[in-house]
Amino acid sequence: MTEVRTRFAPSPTGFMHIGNLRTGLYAYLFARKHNGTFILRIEDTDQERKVEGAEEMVYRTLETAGITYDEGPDKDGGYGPYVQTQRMNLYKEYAEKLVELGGAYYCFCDKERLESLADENGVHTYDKHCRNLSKEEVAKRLANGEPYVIRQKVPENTVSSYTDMVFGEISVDTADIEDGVLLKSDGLPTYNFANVVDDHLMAISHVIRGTEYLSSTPKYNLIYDAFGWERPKYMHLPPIMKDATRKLSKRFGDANFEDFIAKGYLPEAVVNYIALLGWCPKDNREKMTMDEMIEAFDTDGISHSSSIFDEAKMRWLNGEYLKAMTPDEFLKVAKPWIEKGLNGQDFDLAEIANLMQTRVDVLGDIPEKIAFLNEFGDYDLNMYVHQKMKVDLDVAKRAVKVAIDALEDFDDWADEAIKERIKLAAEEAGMKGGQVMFSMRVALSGAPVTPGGAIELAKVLGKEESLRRMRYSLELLTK
RNA sequence: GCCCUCAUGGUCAAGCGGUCAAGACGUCGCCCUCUCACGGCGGAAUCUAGGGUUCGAUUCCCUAUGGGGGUACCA
Repeated sequence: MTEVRTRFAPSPTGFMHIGNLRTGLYAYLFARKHNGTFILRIEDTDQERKVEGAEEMVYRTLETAGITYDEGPDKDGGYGPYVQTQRMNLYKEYAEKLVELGGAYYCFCDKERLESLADENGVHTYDKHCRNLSKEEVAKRLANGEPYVIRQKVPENTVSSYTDMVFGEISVDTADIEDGVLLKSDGLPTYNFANVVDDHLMAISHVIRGTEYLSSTPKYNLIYDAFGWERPKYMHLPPIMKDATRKLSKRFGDANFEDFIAKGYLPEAVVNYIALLGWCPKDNREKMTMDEMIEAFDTDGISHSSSIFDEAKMRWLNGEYLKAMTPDEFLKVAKPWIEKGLNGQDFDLAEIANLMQTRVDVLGDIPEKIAFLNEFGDYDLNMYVHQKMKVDLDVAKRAVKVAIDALEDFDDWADEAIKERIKLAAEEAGMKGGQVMFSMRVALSGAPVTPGGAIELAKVLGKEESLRRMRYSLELLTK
């Protein structure tokens, strides 16, 4: 059995959206699952679309996503170089070799002639004009320094087929395959050619990529055949869409991995979620670690149809990760966000983290949830009116007074103790505990909704600040 | 135009000839409850259409429709 070698070959032309990342993830999972080798190759031949810094972003993204490669630009495994622009001299040599082998030919047609081939739909198909030039003529024109390209010599009257690991048998009549350009007039390869040569030279056993290549793969296979090389196995992946008709787009920065991390998503949750977009493990599990995914990964579970990216579900999954953490772990990841929300105020971070853990799906939600901690002032008294709690302005005024009186000389500032104290005071005042606590909560926060109740807020705010706020609120209620 | 391909609730999806058509997200309702959340319980919601094949089609075949991809000296 030959060694499994897969590769992820992004081109540094922009952001890494989760569709790109997922392709890399699947190639990674497949390699790991089969104790194979996972390779990173940078396909930067399109210098015009190249984006500054995009290559570094690829490394960064893979690193934070926890996708580690065994061979790559900075990890030589003997099959380098791993950056396509550093391999440029190779392709011409192989293209010429292919001409000798009869799988390609020189073409001297100029742009004007090619343009004239367009049909009524504006689609132009090369008419194989130079396919049968004599060796002598080719040599002569080459010697004359005429510009040329090298084209693939696609066999005629046959069908090229292969079996895709997810889509099954794919067959294309060679009549539908153009004699495409392999080597451009500037001596550089087209993607079609570079890809085949690189995959072969890097001994890639399984080519894992998007379905945009599904129907052109027979064409690539013909090149392998012409060289006498062994064809790799193929696994094509359906696209991830932003809605029913549009794919995720790099250009518009859709669903960009790093953006999600910046918004407070956990990398492992994002990776987990995207693994599920287009793949379903046998047992239908949803929350999985990377190791569990490697273990469970199977081509059988890969979907044939495209799927729409749904951030709502990713939020939920992220929340599951957050809730599964220990308080310490959560505090560690939440700390910067809590500090951001506190805006310099000095409160107990662990207490706040405690309140936040079950209340946010994404860490970025924290600052707004705790904004009341540093924004306290005039507020709308109507928020005291609550029918179900049987609280109105009058009740609220009494309740806040009760709470103040109960806590003024109270020093055992712990959750349970404060609660008992308030309940007792409420009873003595002939009120329900809920009435007092509801009013107290509003008096403490000046907010209609808060993460946690009166007791929890009092605990976080501390005695002094709690009393200050309640006194202020009582004044408002008394006006 | 031609070629390849896909089609189960709003979304992700299980299903691979006989099921009351799983599960999850979201949504709605109830319980819990000092607001919000967490948690628990429950509801609504899906096989694109038409032909076949078959005792029986969501499942197999054909066609249509719709979506995606390809058809470049882009990847």
